[in-house]
Amino acid sequence: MEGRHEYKKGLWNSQEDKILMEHVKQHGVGKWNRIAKATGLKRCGKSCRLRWMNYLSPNVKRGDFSEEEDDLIIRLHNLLGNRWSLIAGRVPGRTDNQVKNYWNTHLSKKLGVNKKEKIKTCQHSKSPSTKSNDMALNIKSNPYKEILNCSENSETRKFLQDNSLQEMIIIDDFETNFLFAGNGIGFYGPSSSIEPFQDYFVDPYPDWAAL
DNA sequence: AACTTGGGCAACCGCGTTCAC
DNA sequence: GGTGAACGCGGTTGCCCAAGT
Repeated sequence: MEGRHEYKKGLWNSQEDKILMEHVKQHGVGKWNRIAKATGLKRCGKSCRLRWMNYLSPNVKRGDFSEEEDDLIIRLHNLLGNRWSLIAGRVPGRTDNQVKNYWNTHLSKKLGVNKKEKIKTCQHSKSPSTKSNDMALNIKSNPYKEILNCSENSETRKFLQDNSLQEMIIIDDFETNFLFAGNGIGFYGPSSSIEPFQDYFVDPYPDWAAL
């Protein structure tokens, strides 16, 4: 239990960074709660994970956001709302925290977005049966599992494929195009050319009980 | 020069989900 | 299947620093 320890809070110093980096180098990422015990570092697991993910990881890109990144974030935010991890997953080298901060401090101002405006989020993330009039995506022989999130014109869903849980994003109004993104696969283009995903079809009247 | 204000961003917190036993 | 631990996410806080007064 983390509560039994006296963990340090606040900014990390270079010595702490060095200890954490050395530990990750030797043991890999994960098991964050064991790091304090193993290294003597007075940081809780959550803090270690955050520091690694947002700053120390070699995958993290530092420096200013480019025009291309701006454009990509704006478009993805328009479609996904405040799903920062999903957005960040499509902006190479950027973390969810970076994207979120950048949005809140730069892009929202640039676009004149009122910070208090809440992104409309789906109320049925656990109750698909309440969504009978909505378009639903059925996957042949790959049962739909659950809706994780939806905003006005997009949804994130889980489904089973080859016995493993996959996640996909479905966006139906990306400037008249269709975006489909799942683990390891992705497609963006006119709705009329979705050949790569012929195994997926949209069912406007799903039988939720059977899913 | 001293103080105040506000922007930027790293880090924390709370909570929901997933995992392991 | 139940439970506690671990993980991951989004919202929020608070520190640092530059600009303004």
